[in-house]
Amino acid sequence: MKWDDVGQLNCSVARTLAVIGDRWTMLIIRNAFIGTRRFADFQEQLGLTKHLLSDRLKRLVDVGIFKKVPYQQGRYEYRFTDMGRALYPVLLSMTAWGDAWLDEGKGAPLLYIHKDCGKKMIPTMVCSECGDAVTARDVMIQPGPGLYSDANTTQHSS
Amino acid sequence: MKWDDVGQLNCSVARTLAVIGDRWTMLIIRNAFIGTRRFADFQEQLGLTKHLLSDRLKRLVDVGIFKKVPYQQGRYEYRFTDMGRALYPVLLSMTAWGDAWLDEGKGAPLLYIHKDCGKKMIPTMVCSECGDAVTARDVMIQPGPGLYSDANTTQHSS
DNA sequence: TGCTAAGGTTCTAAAAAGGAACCATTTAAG
DNA sequence: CTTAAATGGTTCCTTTTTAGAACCTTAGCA
Repeated sequence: MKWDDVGQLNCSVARTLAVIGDRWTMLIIRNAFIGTRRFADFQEQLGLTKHLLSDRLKRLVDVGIFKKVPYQQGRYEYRFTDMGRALYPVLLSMTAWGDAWLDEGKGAPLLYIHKDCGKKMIPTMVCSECGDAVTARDVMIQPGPGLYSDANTTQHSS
Repeated sequence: MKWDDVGQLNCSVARTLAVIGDRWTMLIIRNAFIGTRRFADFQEQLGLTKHLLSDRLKRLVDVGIFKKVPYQQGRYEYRFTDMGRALYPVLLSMTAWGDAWLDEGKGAPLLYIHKDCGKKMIPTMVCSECGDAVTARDVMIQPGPGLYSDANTTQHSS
C-alpha cells in the first residue's frame, strides 16, 4: 500500500496520520502552539528546508489546520483554525509520553503549569463521561455510524 | 537539519516524534492495541512492505516499545512493554481528533465504550491536579530539570 | 523427502527529503 | 530615486527512503 492510500482508510487514526503523520508536521504544530506564526521563524526554529516547510504549510492550510492571515502588504502569517487548535491534546499526549519515557533520567525539559489551578500538570487522558483515567484495557470498541457508510471496507478487523 | 538529528533535541515532542513520528509506526502501534502481535498479521492488515515492517518492528523493539516473546521454536511475537502501552493516550488523542474533524459528516467509524462506566466515551485531556479539561490557553510553560542538563541547548525559545 | 508457513533479506525503481542557489515583492536607508 | 535587505518563496540537483517484487532460511508435517 502506498502512503497516499492510508488517508482513504475508514479509520480515524489512519486519516489523522495522513494529515499530521509525517516527519515535520507535528513539530511545526508544536512551534505554532508556542507562538510561531511566520515562515522565516518556523524555518529558523526547526531548521528544515524552505522547500519542505513551504510544502507542509501549504498542506496544513489546505486541510484546514492553519489559515493565512495578512499582517502587511503581501505578507501573511499562519494561524491555527479551531481544527488546528484541537490538536493540542495530541501534542500534550506526545509530550507527556516523551517526558515519562525518554528523559534519560534527567527529568522533563519543560514543565506544564495549569493556569487555572496553578499546579504542575501531567496531561491525563480521561473518559468524558465518568472522568476516570483511561488505559487500553478499559476501552471496548464498537462499530460507529461512519464505519459502513461508503464502499471503503478496508479497515482493521476489530 | 536532518531528520536523525531531531531525536537529539532537548524537547519531548521532538524525541517522541523521532521514535513514532514516521508514516507507519503509529499504525503498527494502533494495530498492536487492537491485538495484533505477529509479523504476518501486521503485514496483511496494514499492507506495508515486509522490508519496512521488519525495519519498524526492529526499531520499536530497540527503543523498548515492543518486546519479542517466543511462542514456538524460533517463532516470536511482538508485545507491548509498559513503555509501549503508555502510548495509548497518544493513539486516543489522534482518534478523537480524527473522529471530530475528519469524519466527512458521517460520524466516527468506531465508538469507544468505557468499560467501567459503560458509556460512549470521548477521550478528554485533563489536568492531573484539578481534573479540568485542558486547552492550549490554559497551560503555561516553565523550564524543567531536563532542560539545561547537558550541552545540547538547541531547543525552542519558549 | 518434499511441501508449506513464518519471518525475514536482497534487489531495483520511484518518491521524498536535504542543500544550495535563485527570484519577486515590499519596506527601509542613503 | 536608487540600492539594500528582509520575507516568502521556487528551482535544480543529490542523497535517502519507500514500494514492490523476488528470493532465502528454518521448522513442522504429510
